[in-house]
Amino acid sequence: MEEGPIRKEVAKLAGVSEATVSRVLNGIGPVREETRAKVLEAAKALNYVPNALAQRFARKKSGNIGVIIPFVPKVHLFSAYYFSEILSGIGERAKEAGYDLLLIFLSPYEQRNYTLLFRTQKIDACIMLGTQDTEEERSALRELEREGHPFCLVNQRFEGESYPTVEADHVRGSHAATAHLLDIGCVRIAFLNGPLTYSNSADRYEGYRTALEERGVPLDPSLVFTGNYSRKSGASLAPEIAALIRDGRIDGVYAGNDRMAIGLLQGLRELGIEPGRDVALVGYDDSEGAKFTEPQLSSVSVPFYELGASAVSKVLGVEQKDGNSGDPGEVTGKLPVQLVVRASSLRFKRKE
Amino acid sequence: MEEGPIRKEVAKLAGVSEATVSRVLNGIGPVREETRAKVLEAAKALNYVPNALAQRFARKKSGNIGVIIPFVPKVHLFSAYYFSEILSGIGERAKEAGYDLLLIFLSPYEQRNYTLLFRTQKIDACIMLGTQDTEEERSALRELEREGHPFCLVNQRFEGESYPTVEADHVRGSHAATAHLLDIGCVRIAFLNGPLTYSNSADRYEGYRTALEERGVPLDPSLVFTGNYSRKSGASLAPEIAALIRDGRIDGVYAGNDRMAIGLLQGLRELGIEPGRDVALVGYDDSEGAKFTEPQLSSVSVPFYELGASAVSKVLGVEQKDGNSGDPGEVTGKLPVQLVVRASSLRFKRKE
DNA sequence: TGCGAAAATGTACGCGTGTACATTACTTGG
DNA sequence: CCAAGTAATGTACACGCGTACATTTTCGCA
Repeated sequence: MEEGPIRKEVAKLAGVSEATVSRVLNGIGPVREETRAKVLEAAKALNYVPNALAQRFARKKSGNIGVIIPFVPKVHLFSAYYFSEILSGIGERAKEAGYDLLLIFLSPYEQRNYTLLFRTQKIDACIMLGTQDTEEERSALRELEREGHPFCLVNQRFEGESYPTVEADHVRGSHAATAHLLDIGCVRIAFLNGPLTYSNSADRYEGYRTALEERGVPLDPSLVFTGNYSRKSGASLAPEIAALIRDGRIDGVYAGNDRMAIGLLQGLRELGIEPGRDVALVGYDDSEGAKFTEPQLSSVSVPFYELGASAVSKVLGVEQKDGNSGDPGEVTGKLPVQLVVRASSLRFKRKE
Repeated sequence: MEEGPIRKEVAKLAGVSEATVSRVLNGIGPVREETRAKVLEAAKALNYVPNALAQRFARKKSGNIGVIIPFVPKVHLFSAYYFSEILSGIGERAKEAGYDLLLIFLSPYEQRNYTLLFRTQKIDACIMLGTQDTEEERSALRELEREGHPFCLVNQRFEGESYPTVEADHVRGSHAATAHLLDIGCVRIAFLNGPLTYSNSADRYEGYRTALEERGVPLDPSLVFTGNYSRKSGASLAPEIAALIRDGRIDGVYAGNDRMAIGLLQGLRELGIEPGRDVALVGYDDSEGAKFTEPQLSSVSVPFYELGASAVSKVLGVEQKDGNSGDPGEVTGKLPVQLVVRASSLRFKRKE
C-alpha cells in the first residue's frame, strides 16, 4: 500500500531537474548521455515507476481500448468460443500497441451510451462485439461518429453507414458451404439462418443464394428457416426438417452457425435420421464443439482471433489520422474463411 | 474529440464555488437543497460529466479491477467456457461495485509482475484466473501479499499459503462423480486427472479417493492417468483405456474435465467401445460441449459465474479492510457443485 | 436581540506528470 | 577569441478533481 517514489525524488537523487527525468524516461528531446545514465541509475536505485494515473491525466489519454460486450438474455455470453477468440486477438494486438483493455459489459436496462465512455476519458478507442442492427444501436453509433471517436465494429455492418468494421468473408464462406453440399451431390438444400439484425446473417443468405443460383438450383423460400443462433433453436426445428428429409424434399442442410447445426444434428438423430448418411449437414464458425458431435460437423472456420487483432489495428490507425475524414469505408478486404469438411457432409460424395 | 465542460464552468453557471459543485456531485457534506438543485441544473444544462482520469488521479484510485488471464501455449485461451463464465460473473459484480475491468493477458516471455500493476496504479485489486502452482507464480503472489495488495485467486489454492481464494467444492464434486459411478454398478473406475500444478486436480483426486474408500473399493494407482485437460490428451489415452475395458479391468471412467472426457469418449467410440453401454463415463465442468456429444456426457456442473462474482466481492472486501491482517484464510466455504447425469453414465443403472 | 453552535459555502492547494518557454552550456566558424 | 547558433537543462505551470481548512451564513435559544 505504501506509495512508491516519485519523479521528484529521482530528480533529486540524480541531481537534475524533474523535467530532465521526464525527458529521459520518455525519450524526448536531446539529453546528454551522461545525464541519461545518471537518471536511469537513480530511477533504478529508487525502483521508480511512473504513476500511470498521473501520466494519463497529464497526457489526457486513458491508454485504454474499450471492448463492448453485448448483453444476451439468459446466456452469460453470446458465444464463449467466438468471444474468447476475438478477445484474445484484441488483447494481443492492444498489448503490442501499449494499450490496456477495458471490458465493458452492456446491461439490459441501462441504455447504450458509448460517447460517455469517451467523454469521461475512460477509453481512447473502442471495439464493439456482437452488435445488432437496431435503432438504438444505430443512434448510439451515429453519435460516436459525430463526435469523432475512434471505434470499430467486429463482424457486423450497418447498411447505409460506413463505419469502420472488420469482417470475415461470410458471403464467400456461405457460398463455399452451400457449394460443397451441391458438390457432394445434394440437390435440395435447406438453410437455417440467424436473425437478420446481424449483417452476418444477410451475408450468409447471400452466399447461399448465389451458390444455388450459379448451379441453376432454384431457391425455395420454404426451405429457409430462421433461428436465433442457439442450440435450442436448431433442435426445435428438427421435427420439421426431419419431415422434409423423409419426404425427400431436402437432402442437405446448411446452418448459419455451429450451435444451431449441433442442435439440429442432435434433434435429427433422436428422430432416427443420421446426418452424414441420410442428410448432409454443414455448420458455421468451426467452433470447438464441431469436433464434439457424432458425426463431427463440417463447418466454416472463421479467423476470430485475427478479426480481433485487426480491429485493434484499425481503431488505432483511425485514431492516428485523428481529425481526418479520408476514406472511412476503406475496403481493406474481408478476412478469408475456410470450409472444413468432416463426417457430417461426406456420405453424398459425388461419384467423380 | 472536443473537450467537454469542466467543473469550473458548472460552478460559474450555478453561481457557486467549485468545491460546492464537487460536494453536490459526490454527495458529500451538507448542502442546501436549493444549492444542490442549482448545481445539478447547471451540470445538466452544460451536459457536464466529470473527467474520470482526473477523478482517479485525485483520488489515487484507478477504479479498475485487474483480471489476470493466464497464457496457454497453442491455445488462445485455456478454456473458452470456463473463462467466459467467470469473466461474466466478475464483470457483473464489478459493475455493481462501480469498478471497471482491466484485462491483463500474460505473455510467455515477460515475467509475472503483478505488483507493478499496483505500483503504477493501473489497478486497485486483481483477480487471477487459471493460475498454476509454480515457483514463479508463488513468488509473484508472495510479493503481492507482502506489499499488501488486494487480490483473489479463482479456483486455485496454494498449499501452505492462505491467499484469498474462491473455489468450488471439487472434492465433493469429484466424490459425487465417483460415487455415482459406483452407484450405477461400476466396480473398477479409472480416473483421468489433470496436472497437479492445479490444486483442482489434487482436489479431484481426493474426492475420487475418498469415494472409493467409503465403499471399500481399493484404489488402484495403475488406473489413475494424467492428462493436461485438453481434448487431445483424453483422446490419446483412448487405446490404453479401451484395452482395460476390453479386459474387463475397468467399467467406469471419471475424467477431471469435459474436454478430456470428450476426447476419450470419441476415441473410445472410434475403437468400437460405446460409452454409456460398454463403459460409464463422467466428465467435469458441465461445459456446453457436454451436451454436444453422443451420448451426452454426464458431468459435474460448476458455478463459474458465481465464482467470478464472489472473487470480486472478496477482493473488494479485503480492500475495504485496508491494512488489517484479520483472518486472511477466511473460510467462507466452497461453492457447491452439482452432478448432472446424462446418457454417458446411465446404462449400468443398479437394480434398486 | 444577541450569541454560540452548526450548517453551508468558499479558498487554496495537492495529486504526479507533461511540456512550453526560459536559461545556461557548449560548439563552431570566422 | 568572440558571436551566433544549437544542445542541454531548468523553471513554471497546467491538467481537473478532491478535500482540509477558513469563512460566512443560518438557526436555536436565552
